[in-house]
Amino acid sequence: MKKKVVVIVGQTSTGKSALAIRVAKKFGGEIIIADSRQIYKGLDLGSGKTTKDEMKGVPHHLQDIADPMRHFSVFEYTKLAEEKIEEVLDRNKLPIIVGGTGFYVDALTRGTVLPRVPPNSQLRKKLKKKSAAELFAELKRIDPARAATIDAKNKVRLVRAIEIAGALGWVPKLRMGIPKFKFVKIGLTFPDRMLKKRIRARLRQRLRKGMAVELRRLHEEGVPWKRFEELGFDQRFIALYLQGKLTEKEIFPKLLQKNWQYAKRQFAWFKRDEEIKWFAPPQFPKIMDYLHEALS
RNA sequence: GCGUCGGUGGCAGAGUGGUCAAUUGCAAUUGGCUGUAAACCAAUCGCCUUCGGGCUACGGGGGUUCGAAUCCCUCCCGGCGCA
Repeated sequence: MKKKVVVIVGQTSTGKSALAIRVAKKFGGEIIIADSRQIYKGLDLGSGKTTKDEMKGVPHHLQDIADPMRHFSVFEYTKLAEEKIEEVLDRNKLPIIVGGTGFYVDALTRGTVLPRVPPNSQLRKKLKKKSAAELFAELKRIDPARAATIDAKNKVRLVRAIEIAGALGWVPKLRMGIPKFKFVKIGLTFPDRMLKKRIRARLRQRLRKGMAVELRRLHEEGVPWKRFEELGFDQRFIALYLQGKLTEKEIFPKLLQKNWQYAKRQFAWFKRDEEIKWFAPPQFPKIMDYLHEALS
């Protein structure tokens, strides 16, 4: 029988981390982060990381594992996460995957087999200059099968497809492998009104705690402003503020808007996964009952 | 008060007699997603519709014209200059 792994997903500000810690306490678990920003060192308030204090002694894995200057990828993530799951299971503990990055969660829990082709920055730079139509034509030439299903207007995807095709000769069909574990997925969400309120409160708190100070320090340590644009919407707009391109008055509404847009995109992603058992609003006792049942 | 520039869809901002329900960007809504995923892409975005079309709209009112967001008059509002 496959070992069970709990997965907690949901939008930003729904209380995933806090829930995970309580679940870990109750079932003897360890937490494995599934968040494309929290993997970066130094991006604490910026990515809404759980603090050492809040962790209450529960081990958290895959947090702070990458330098903010380098690009992390899903491929690396799935590899590391699987290793961690095994490790935790070996310790006879319950692995709890927690995060809001749907792509990471899916890649991990659906056993997606991703082609092993690392990014080729030189090639990307070259391809970036071409138009979507040109890129599409090029892909069609090297791999008509992939061209048939790809979004012909999405340059990012086209570049990656060409990159893979260039290395392997073609783009392997995405295979949904058989997951190695039995994932028990739960999703946290709130009605729009409530979620907006929570996002606002959380954002306020993060700003008050010094999200901008944190980013200024990161910049002083050598992270160029340009890189902030890639590190996420909060960091992008705060960087603009730190450079004087956005006033203090403009920043909050802008961040609020971006966070809300993000929350919606997150839900759009997660709701397609029929394995997720949703809790809206998330009520601790109900979730615990559900987990007791699912894990026994 | 005189002069001058301007008032366009949620916002910014094009258009300056017909092809304009009105370019574009943002926002909003929905959908997608094969190693950047907090990224990236797409559709919709005045009202009604039997999807043919119909109706109301570019500050208010009036006029010119076959036809006006676009020209003229007048009123209201804002910026700037002079008093």
